[in-house]
Amino acid sequence: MASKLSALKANLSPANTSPREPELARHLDTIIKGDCVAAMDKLPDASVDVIFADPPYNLQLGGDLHRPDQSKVDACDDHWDQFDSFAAYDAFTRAWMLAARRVLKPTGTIWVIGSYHNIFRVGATMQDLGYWILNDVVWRKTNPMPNFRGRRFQNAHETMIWASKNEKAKSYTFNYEAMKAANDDTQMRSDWLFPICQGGERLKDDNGQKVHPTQKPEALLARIMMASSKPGDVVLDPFFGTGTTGAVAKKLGRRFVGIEREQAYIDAANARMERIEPLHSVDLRQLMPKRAEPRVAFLSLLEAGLLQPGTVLTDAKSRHSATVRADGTLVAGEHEGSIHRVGARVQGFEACNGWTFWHYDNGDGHEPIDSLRAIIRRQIARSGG
Amino acid sequence: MASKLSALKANLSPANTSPREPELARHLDTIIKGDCVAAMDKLPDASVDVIFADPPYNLQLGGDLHRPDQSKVDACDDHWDQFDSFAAYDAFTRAWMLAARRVLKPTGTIWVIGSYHNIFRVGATMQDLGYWILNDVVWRKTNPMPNFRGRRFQNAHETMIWASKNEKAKSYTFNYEAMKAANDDTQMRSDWLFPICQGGERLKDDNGQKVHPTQKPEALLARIMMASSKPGDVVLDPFFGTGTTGAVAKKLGRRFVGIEREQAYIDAANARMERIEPLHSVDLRQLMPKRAEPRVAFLSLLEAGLLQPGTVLTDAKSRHSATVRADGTLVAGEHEGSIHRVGARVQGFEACNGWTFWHYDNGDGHEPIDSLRAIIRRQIARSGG
DNA sequence: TCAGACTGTGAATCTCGTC
DNA sequence: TGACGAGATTCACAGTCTG
Repeated sequence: MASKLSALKANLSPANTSPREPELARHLDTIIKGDCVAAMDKLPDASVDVIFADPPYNLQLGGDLHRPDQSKVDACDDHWDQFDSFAAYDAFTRAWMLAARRVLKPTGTIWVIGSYHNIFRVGATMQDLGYWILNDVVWRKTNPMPNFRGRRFQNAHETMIWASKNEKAKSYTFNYEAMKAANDDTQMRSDWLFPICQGGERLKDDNGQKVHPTQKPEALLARIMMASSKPGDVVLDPFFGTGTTGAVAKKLGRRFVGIEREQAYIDAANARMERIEPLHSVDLRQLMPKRAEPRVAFLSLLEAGLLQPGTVLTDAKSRHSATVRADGTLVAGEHEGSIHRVGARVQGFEACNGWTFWHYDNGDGHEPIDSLRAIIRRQIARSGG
Repeated sequence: MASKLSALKANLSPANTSPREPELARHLDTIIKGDCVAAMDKLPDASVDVIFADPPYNLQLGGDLHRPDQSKVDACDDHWDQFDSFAAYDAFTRAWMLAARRVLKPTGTIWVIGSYHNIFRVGATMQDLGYWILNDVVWRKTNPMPNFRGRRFQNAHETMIWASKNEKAKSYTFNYEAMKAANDDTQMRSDWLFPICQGGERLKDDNGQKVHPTQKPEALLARIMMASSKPGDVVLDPFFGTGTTGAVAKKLGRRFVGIEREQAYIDAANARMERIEPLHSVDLRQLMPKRAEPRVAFLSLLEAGLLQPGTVLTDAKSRHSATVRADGTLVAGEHEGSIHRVGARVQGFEACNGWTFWHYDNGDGHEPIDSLRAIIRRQIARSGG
């Protein structure tokens, strides 16, 4: 954590004379007004941790959706007319997705939300550009609008695509343990249930009209950020609208960069974010993933006197046993090596977590040697890492 | 209804000498062996009422995957699921979708099921070809396979696209009232909950191995047919597999045309359908899965604003306390984790029900957080579990 | 006979740092 | 960049075995 914070400070310090970082710092926690592709082109390569994008579905909404040559296809065949507008939407999608991919860190991920009108085109374009889909996540609405004509199913969900920068980018941020702990100790699923944005959270103008047609609920953004970012991370939203992403980022101790074309939305978003109170940093501390905990050598247990050479370890059901040697290896019959290797070999497996497999006799029964590792780790924590 | 039935009879009568109908009649309630495009080319224009298609998903799997207990996951690595590139998959999709569109009646609709690996490409291709998407429907699995490495959300759903032949085709079959009646007199939503196919329904060979890697549950097909077809309608399945579509069609008084390349699947499907007894009447409500009390994420309480990060929870007698963090975990001294885990640790127990153990201050005294869970559950009940 | 323990399994794009 | 090895990782059911 300390190193992360200092790295962040270095990143944002005006004393840092690298040409890239100040460029990002200048835009942190602000809204860039303008076209999202042009705005993203101002940001450095690999500079943001998470992108959340809620692109327009409606072809009429975007001035950038017009085909460059304005050519007219045979209007008597609606099929080709349709294809033409799909092609324009695809070009638009491709353009902003390319710009977004450049500014995304290798450890970063992107979220894109859409409905059946656009999400299939968006997803296909993402795959074409090399994004690697991690999940599609369904936002199930507790209170969707009914289908008035009774000619379809009630459209009760929207789809989000969560993707990393490419297939090789494996070390993206995902707070798996926290999600699981927060979900009754079972894995968080790909279908999430939230109410639509309404009530006090929904921004209204002086006439009581909603300011933005598709304002997303803060709860949705909160789960996204809690799942895929760390405190201090930078979240980019190229279709900022009325700033749900910024509001949640501020509340949850993340930084944001917003991009928006409409001044009315920008004004509403700035006023909204002004009212947000950030949470206390202590409440933002996240569950430490097992993978991030300090490594402990099995030999340390011997050196600390927690185990002695010659001790016999067994598995939980005492079906296998192995003897501890002074060099921190185990031996079991013809098998010898690390706790993991011997654990795997005695079972005939390829792999095994020796820390949880092997047990020792604590005088009152068998206990996994992982509990001895925990003792070492507490010593490390007390001595400040 | 009477006119529909008489029209159907006329259609199927050998006395009807139109060149088209006998061509279809010859294939009714049979499986055509071979490539699906070649087989569909044998069928007349505008001759089928519903198409259900479960095309290859083009999974791109790496090496083997093992469960935490080191057992190997039986992957879907069949040759028919392998494609060289997205372009190859798109060409394949385009070819069968074009053939399917020709044989579909103007009043007909098509259902295509897929996962995030392929569904975006499939949906974009459908739009390009002029299909008009009516809904995307999410099949939420009650019992999906977990994510074994803890690097993604549990992939707990698949997506179906429901589309008519083109934008102008407004008089497609949709049994809105029947769906509504079956769903406690509220509109049927676009997210459906069903278990995966297992138990007695799952076809096994003599060795107890599953016959087909991706057999779909009959309940899913039953809802599709009850929603979008009438008795006597013809349902085409170009990727018939082990014949779930045929089995459900027979059970529900629909006709089917199956297309399948693999003889082993054809044999299994024919034997299966032989065993099916048509139903005399169908009570759709019996097809609505009953769900136990849904699991609620503690995180949902924060997202709903019922609790705030930083809130201090106590046990009933205020002997223990813990602070709520933004990620939905608790922290109490050196203990951190889920409400259950921290509840157990502060008491020195192995296990604890955090929902009843932890209390919050409701302004008028202490109340278990379980009462907040009840609020969330009421929302969940409204959206079908 | 029954309750509980134990085993098996499903469309899966499933690690990461170091040398 | 690839090989190596430490070490992290599962939910809901169905079916079988055991006491």
